[in-house]
Amino acid sequence: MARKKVKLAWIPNDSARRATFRKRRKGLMKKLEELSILCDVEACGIIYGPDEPQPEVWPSKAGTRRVLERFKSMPVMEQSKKMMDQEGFTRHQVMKLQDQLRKHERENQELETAIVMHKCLSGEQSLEYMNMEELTNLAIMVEAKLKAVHDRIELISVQMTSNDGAIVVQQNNNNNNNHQWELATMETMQKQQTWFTDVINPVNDPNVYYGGEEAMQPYMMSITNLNIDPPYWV
Amino acid sequence: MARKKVKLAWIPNDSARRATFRKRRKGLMKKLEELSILCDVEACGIIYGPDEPQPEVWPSKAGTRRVLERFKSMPVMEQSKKMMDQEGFTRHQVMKLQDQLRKHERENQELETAIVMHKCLSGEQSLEYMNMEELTNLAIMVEAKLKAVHDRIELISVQMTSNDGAIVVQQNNNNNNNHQWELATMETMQKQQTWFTDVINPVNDPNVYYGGEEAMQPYMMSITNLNIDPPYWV
DNA sequence: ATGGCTATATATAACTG
DNA sequence: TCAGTTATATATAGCCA
Repeated sequence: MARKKVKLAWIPNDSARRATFRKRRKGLMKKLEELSILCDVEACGIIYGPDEPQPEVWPSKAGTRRVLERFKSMPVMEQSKKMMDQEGFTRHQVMKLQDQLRKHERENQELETAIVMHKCLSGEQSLEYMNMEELTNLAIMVEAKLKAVHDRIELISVQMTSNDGAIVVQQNNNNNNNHQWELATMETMQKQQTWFTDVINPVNDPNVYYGGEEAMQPYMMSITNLNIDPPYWV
Repeated sequence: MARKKVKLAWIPNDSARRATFRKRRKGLMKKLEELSILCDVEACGIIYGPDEPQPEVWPSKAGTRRVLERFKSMPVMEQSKKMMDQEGFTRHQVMKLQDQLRKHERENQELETAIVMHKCLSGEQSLEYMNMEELTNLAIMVEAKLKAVHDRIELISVQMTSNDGAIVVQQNNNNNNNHQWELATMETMQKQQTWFTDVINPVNDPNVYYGGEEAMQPYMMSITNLNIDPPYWV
């Protein structure tokens, strides 16, 4: 936008286009950063360069446009009684599709968070560069998993009122942290019922207090594996 | 950037910040569109507004990070025979989740394309500003629908070998366009079997050649409604 | 809050080395 | 191809209705 007003159209000249691309992408990213700083909003921009593997999957630009122009030229339906007219039908379809899409998007977010969680667990990913939203989602998922652990523990505690000496679960109440981990030794753990197909992990986090009346080996349940298929357990 | 040089920092004033946000987001999106048109690159920008349901659901930034640092500090499992160790398990889980995610992403793309298609049909959306990938996807979907139409027609043609004079489908062979539309009059159409619950649309596109031996009213099948629930038909 | 308006700050097209 | 320069086109901050 200088020296000449460029018309908004593909730049045929190859080097000119690449030059423009570099300049404008830089400017765009700068503005994006400014916006996020000025208004403190979460934002991201994704711009695939022409070099990156572009899905050149299909016909010519002209052919594609032609097929679609025809599509566009379709007129709206004529009305007909006892039947939904095309416009109403289309609206209905769009809403249905959008519902499905929203549902999938929710599910995808959960999947992505779960992937991150597992990667964090295996040490494959660091938390350093995650943004606020990702961290929040991850935290929510962790909280949910923790709650599931608690609920499971609760159930077990109730079921084990007739203690035969092999009980492995004890509530830890002497800490105001809401998320105390429930503990058990590996040995006794392995004698337990199948509700304990949940993974039991050793932990060495000094921030976690391992309460209990007897000297127990510090094992804790993994919060990652509550809803997954057997037979994966340790 | 006008009237005064603003320093690059968070804008404390509430309404000023929101105004700036609206203006700049709009400008950013415009530039993004320009870039994708000028250079024909795939690009997208994501900007969460401050108003949009930002999951402020949870504690402070610090608190969130703390929970997650703990998570990060979890050590890798010790090995155990007969059981998958945690790292292997985690890798397995990650792969499973990523498979699900990829599947969902494919499905989402199809859904999005279908939405665009329906919106184009109802005139709610123009093709003008769709980028190459969207157009390509849409074209692929249109082609698939057309093929489905053709297959259906083929079947019907075969089934109607004993022509009673009411046949409504004729192959149009005198045009080298691969996607000739099959034609029928509204009157005869309505007498047809239920394979024709597909929508029949009037069309006025001069580029489409309506062949046929008799003077038929130019109706054509909609390519949008082959896979959808009855009783939507015209 | 929203939609102009105008003066300026920025971005950038064309050019140069 | 790239970096720097310059003249213009755009974006937008502060105001007003």
